[in-house]
Order: sequence, then C-alpha cells, then structure tokens
Amino acid sequence: MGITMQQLADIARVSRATVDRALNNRGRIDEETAKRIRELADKFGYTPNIVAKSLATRNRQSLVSVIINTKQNIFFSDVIRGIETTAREMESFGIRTDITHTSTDFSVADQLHLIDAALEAKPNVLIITPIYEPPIIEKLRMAKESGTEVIAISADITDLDLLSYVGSDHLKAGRIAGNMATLTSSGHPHFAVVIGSRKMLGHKLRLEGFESVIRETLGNDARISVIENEDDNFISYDKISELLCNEDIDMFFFGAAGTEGGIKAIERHGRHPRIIAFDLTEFTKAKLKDRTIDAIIYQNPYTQGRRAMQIANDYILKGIRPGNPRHYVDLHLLLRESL
Amino acid sequence: MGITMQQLADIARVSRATVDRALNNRGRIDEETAKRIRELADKFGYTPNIVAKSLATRNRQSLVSVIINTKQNIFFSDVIRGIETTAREMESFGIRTDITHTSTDFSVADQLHLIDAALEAKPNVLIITPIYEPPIIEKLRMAKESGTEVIAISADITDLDLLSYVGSDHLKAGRIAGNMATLTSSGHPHFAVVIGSRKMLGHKLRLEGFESVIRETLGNDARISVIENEDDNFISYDKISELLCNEDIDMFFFGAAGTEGGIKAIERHGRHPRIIAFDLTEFTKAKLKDRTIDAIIYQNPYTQGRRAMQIANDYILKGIRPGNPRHYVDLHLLLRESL
DNA sequence: ATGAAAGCGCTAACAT
DNA sequence: ATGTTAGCGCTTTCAT
Repeated sequence: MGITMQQLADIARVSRATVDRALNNRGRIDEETAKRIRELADKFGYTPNIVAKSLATRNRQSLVSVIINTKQNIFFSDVIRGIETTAREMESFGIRTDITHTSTDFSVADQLHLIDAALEAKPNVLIITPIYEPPIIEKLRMAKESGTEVIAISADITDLDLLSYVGSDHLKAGRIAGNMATLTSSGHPHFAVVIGSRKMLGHKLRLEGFESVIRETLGNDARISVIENEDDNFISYDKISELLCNEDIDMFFFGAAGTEGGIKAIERHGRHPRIIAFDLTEFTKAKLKDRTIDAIIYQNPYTQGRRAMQIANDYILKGIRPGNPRHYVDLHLLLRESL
Repeated sequence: MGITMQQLADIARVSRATVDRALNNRGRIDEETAKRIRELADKFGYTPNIVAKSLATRNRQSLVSVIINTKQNIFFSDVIRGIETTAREMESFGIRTDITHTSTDFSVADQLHLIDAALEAKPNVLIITPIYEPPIIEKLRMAKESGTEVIAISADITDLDLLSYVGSDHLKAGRIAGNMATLTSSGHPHFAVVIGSRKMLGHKLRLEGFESVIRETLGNDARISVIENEDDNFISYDKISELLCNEDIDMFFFGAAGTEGGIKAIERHGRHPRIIAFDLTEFTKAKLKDRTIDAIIYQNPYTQGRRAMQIANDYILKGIRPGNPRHYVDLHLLLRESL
C-alpha cells in the first residue's frame, strides 16, 4: 500500500488541493510546483486510491449506455447477462448503466434513432452492436466528438476510432473448426461449410479460416463445398438436401445460422457425417448431447458482455484506454463432455 | 441506485448508528427497532455501498495469506499470476495479500510450519494447496476455529469445512479427453492412458473419466492400456518404449506429468499415434504447434488463482459464503489453432 | 497560485 | 438502547 495524497502533500509542503491540481492537470497551478509534486509522487510511488476517488465523485454520476438486440438470438441474451452483472457491481462506484433492448431486427434508421436517444443523456461510453453502414458510422463518429466513447460489441467496425471492439476473432474461429475437421477425418474427405453469406464479414472470415487450415494440412486431398443459406433454415434445409443427393459429405461445418434446418436435412437423409456447429443454443446443445453434433465453437457471449463493461469502467474510473483496441474473447471448443 | 443509510435513518427516525446496528447485528439495540429498521431497509431496497464501506474500514486491514509452491510446476506460476493480479486490484479496498512461495517440493512438516507462520498474522482467509494428510487437515481445522477461513486451491480436501475448493473437476477432464479420443479414432482402437499413479486422487479420477466415456461410446470395441510412470520422465520413456514394442497404440492420453519422456519414446519409435496431453507447458505448447500433440486439456491455472481470490474478497467485503463449496473452473480443449 | 473546508456513505469510538 | 462525532482518501467549491 503506497502513501496517501495527504502524506504526499505534507512531504511537498503544500495542501491536498494542490497535489490534486498537479496530478490531475487541473491548471491554476505553478508549473514549477506541479512538476515538483509529480516527481515526488513518482519517487514515493503514489497511486490514487480508486475507492476513495469514486466515493468522492459519486455525485458526478457517470453513465454507460448500451444498445443491443435481445430477441434476435439467444447469443445476445447471454451478452446482456454479462453486461447486467457487471453493471450491478459498478453501481457502488457511481456508474449507472442504461440498457436499451431492441426486440426485433432493426433498420439503419431505427438504430440511428436509438443512438440519438441514448446520446441525449450524454453517456461517457456507448456500447453497441453497430450496423456497418455509413450513416451509423458517421453518427458514432459524432458521438465521440461530443465526448462519448464507443465500444463495438460482437460486431466490428474498422473505420472508426473505437475505445474498443469486443468480440471474437472470426478467422481464428474458422481455423479452429478446420483444425477439428482435420483431426476427425481421414482419407480424402469432403467437407461442407454452411454460412449465411460471403457478403457478411464474419461469415466470410470463418470460411476463409476453415479453408486455409484444410489447405495447409491436407492440401488437395480434401474437397470443400460451400453453402450460403442466407441465415434461413428452409434454404438451409433445401440446399443441404440437394447437396447430399449428389455428394458424399464427411463433415459439415455450420458457421452461422440455419443449423437447425441443415441438421434436419442431414437426419432425413439418414447419414452420419461429422458435424461442427457454432454457438450454444438450446438446439445445438441438445444435438451435442445426443451426439448428432460432435463439437461446437463457442464465442463466450457472457464474457463478451462482461469485458465490454470492464473496459468501459476502466476508462471511466481510471481513464485507461486499452492498448489494443481489438479485444478478442477466447474461443472455446466444446465437446459433449464439456457441458 | 437505492437509498443511502442516512436516508434510511431519516425514514426510520433514528440515527445512522442505529441503522448500522440493526443491519449488521451488532447488538446493543432494541430488538423491536432493529426489526422495524430491517423491514424498512427491505421495503426501500437498501443495499450498502460497498465502496463507502471499504473506505470506512480500511484501517481495520484485512489479510489474505497464500501458501503455494512456485517452482514445482509452471502450472502454479500461472495460478500465482492470477492471485497477484487480483491482489493488486483489492489493495484499494484495504485488503492485503501475503504470498508465501515455496520453492521446492515440501514435506508435511514443512507445510505445517508454513501454515503456523501464516496464521500468526491472523489472516481472514488462507489460500493453500494442501497436502492431503491428517496433520495438515487437523491444523487447517484449527485455523478455521480461530477465525481463519480456508480455501483449497488446485488440490481438494474433502473432510474439512472449506470456504471453497477452487480447481478442476478431474473426472470431467478425463471424460473430455475420452470424448476427444472417440472422435479422432475409428475401428477398434487401442488407447494408452499415462498417469503418475492410481494412488493420486486426481490421476485416478482422470483415468476413470476417460475409461467410462470409452466404454459408454465404444463398448468393448476399444482397448485401454494404463501406464503409471510415477510422474517421472525416464520411467515414462521406458514403459512407453516397451509398450510400443508389443502393441500398436492408436492414441495416447497423458493425464499427468512425464509427458516429455513419453513423447520422446513415441518419436523414437517412429509411429504417429494421436496424442492428447494435459496442461500448457513450454513443451506441450511446442508439441501442439508442431502437430505432435493433437489436443490439450487446459485447467486454466490463471483463472483458478483469480477465482480463489475473488471468493476470498467476497467473503471479506460482503460476508458471502459460496453456495457450493466446490468451485470447478472451466476446462478447455485446446487445438493447435486455439493458441 | 494556493489553501481551507465540506462532503461522498459508511464504521466505530465515545457520549448520553 | 440510542445518538454524536470523527475519520477513511479523495474531489470540489469557495476563500485568500
């Protein structure tokens, strides 16, 4: 435990207020004394007591605003749980959290409105799953200019100076799936990768990751078929049914939505290819349990929510900006016995 | 944000001190008023501000003592990192942490001495990797009686009323390894499980977990050979060399130490069985990278350290005792691409 | 440019 | 049995 502000003030023969001015660059202080105090602080290893600090500033209520879609996906309800748990812990520190749940898929215009509404309250940090469109990006840029830092969660935005992106490394997720695929197959396997669309960055990256590992490991001994199902279970069902009529697939990698339709098609067809899926839903969990699915790549939604909040809190409480603005949450490979 | 203690006092028409007495059972108060205040607190949803609380009690310095062996295993240096990181965060809350590193394998007598030394300072919580011997258990029981709660980390103790055991579920670890084994083999596989000794609880459980999954999944189609290497690399090398001369092993599961010797034997022999190992060391990491090892079961040592400290802190700061005294940290299955 | 003093929500020693 | 008061380490307003 280092020295206190009062002790430092005594050493420097000034008052606490002066130490405060020197260390927090509040101006109205002689640059000489300021420098002297800073050196002394350094020498004696002074570190502010964050508990006392937040007690003192608790009237100056900080605010974190969160805009996230609840219903679209079970994934997000776990993200929200992570956010809420952390929010409760931070209340004692005088940090309030305002969560806007959006219950349906929303348009760019909708999200713009929500952002505007959230910014009214002048939050210190805005946590959002942004739609990747120019008007949104522009709006978020303005938010930052007016003093609200932005954290993108679960969906990245590259052309904006974010406080952080918190989410998963999709390329890596694809590589892990590919790694598992090579371990669980032999001979000249034929793999099928099912995604929503190559136009979606996350999906595209997962596919690339998968393909690259397969090529590096098996070269041309393996074949890869790609199915784009527009995240729709029925398209998924139809396309996979068709594929199975013509080809002998050894393993499926479901890299996005439409897993249920796809697996239904596989079951109807009566074969037992290996299956790797993405994310833990009621459905994938049940299918992992009954051994239909062999492995699941898990993106840790709860942790994503928690980390985003922790980054917001560290920024508000200690003024810390993360060294690396891309915060990738660990990806886990779950087997039946991991549950 | 709920109401403050002062507000509650005003509502109840008493002083803050009385509210304090009522809510913290400090006695010297009329049972009637106490009850009335508790009801009021409930009604208005009063929750103590933990920040103010710890500021107020920071002179009453709480202490967490830690006894852990550093050098024996890289595993523990990660546990310690987790402990130290959390310790630093808690300093502002007036919780000091005292870590005793023990640099070599130690005897029961050594550990008894260390416990005695640690207890001198009357810590609120003692975090320790206990040796499972009666004198140690007896000593820890006394610690608890004299007001020091005990957290066992990475090694469980069953016949003692611990604040918590933090570590991994060895049976589950074995089952995950078995699960991976079934996924990566076909036909009538022959598995070899390498442990230190069946006499060590953790090793025995991992073996049992592995065997049970294999039996459930493959029945008698699979064969399992067990090797006990006394955690010694040379014994490991010899026994595995011998095994490989006589048998055709499809997969090895290294469930404890002696992995390096064992893998050396396998490499000398020139075969390429699948290999699943335990824990992330420099060696296993390198072998996972170069594809000698296919998968690693990871016990999250860092998280173990962190969780143990969090449990200690919650107990000290909020008086919370975990509902379940067995806190199992998530087990992760790592592939080459997970690194 | 610097200091004094009040206050954040709580605990604890000291009255009454 | 209950109240008063002085802190805990910091920020902030108001004097000087």
